[in-house]
Amino acid sequence: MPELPEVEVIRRGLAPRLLGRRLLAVTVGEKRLRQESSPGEFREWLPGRTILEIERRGKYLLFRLEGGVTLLIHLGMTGRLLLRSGPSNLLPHVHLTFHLDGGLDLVFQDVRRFGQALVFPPGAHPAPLDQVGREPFSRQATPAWLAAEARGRSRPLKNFLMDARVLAGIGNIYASEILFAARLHPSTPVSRLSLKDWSRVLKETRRILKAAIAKGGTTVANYLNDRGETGLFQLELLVYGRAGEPCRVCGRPIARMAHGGRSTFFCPKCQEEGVEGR
DNA sequence: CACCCCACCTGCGTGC
DNA sequence: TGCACGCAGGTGGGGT
Repeated sequence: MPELPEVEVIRRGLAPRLLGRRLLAVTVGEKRLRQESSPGEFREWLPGRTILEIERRGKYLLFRLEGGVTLLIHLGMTGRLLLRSGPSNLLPHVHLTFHLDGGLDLVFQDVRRFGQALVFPPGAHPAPLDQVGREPFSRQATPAWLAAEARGRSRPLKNFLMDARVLAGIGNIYASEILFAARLHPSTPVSRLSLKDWSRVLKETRRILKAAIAKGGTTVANYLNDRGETGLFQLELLVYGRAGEPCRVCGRPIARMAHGGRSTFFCPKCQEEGVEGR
């Protein structure tokens, strides 16, 4: 469910309340996540350690603990990290509960279990991060680099934008929104984009992700932040989920098509194929 | 390699 | 009401 903005909102929500707290114990649910350390590994490496830092890489959250231990969390499609001060044993689909000092519980809830929770002992390198590309807000993400990555590639722009190994953090909702803002057709083969096009893609990516973070993320179905609140950016979506509704710019109906089995929403007029955006 | 498809899960809305 | 089907903020393994 969560893309970069939602994960970042959760990180910012958790950090002030978790930094400096000590992990006391971990409760592990019966059903396993797609990628999950064993109960033994959680119990060996987590209890007694203080949370020093919470970082984000793409859609991953990294909890840096005392003694060089790292807890890596990915929320998949329906994962939530809820910070609760009362008993949380009545919540459904809870897979991990991290008990902290001060009576706080950090609860990992995930209906579909596509999420990940992996512990890395001191010195162990979190391998999943090797698959994560550049951060959209980093200086390493430039129009020239995007153009170089796209050189000789034929895949549709939408698929390229969503490829976390290139640019990290963009998922199905924001990919449609970014391409609408950049006035580029989602099916355009990436090798056809000019440097100017890539500049616009990057600019709109940053603008939209930033706006979404400021609005607390997008809630279309499941997403809740660490306090159990929805986001507000769904009110600002211009194309996602709006098939058949009028384009906010030109009034034509928003279209929907599939890329790699995922729905793409776009305006056939504003994002006309072969037409350079402005 | 580059690219595509599908599996991995559960729940919900729709249409018959 | 009941059931089948399609679809849902992601990732990665396997096939072409």
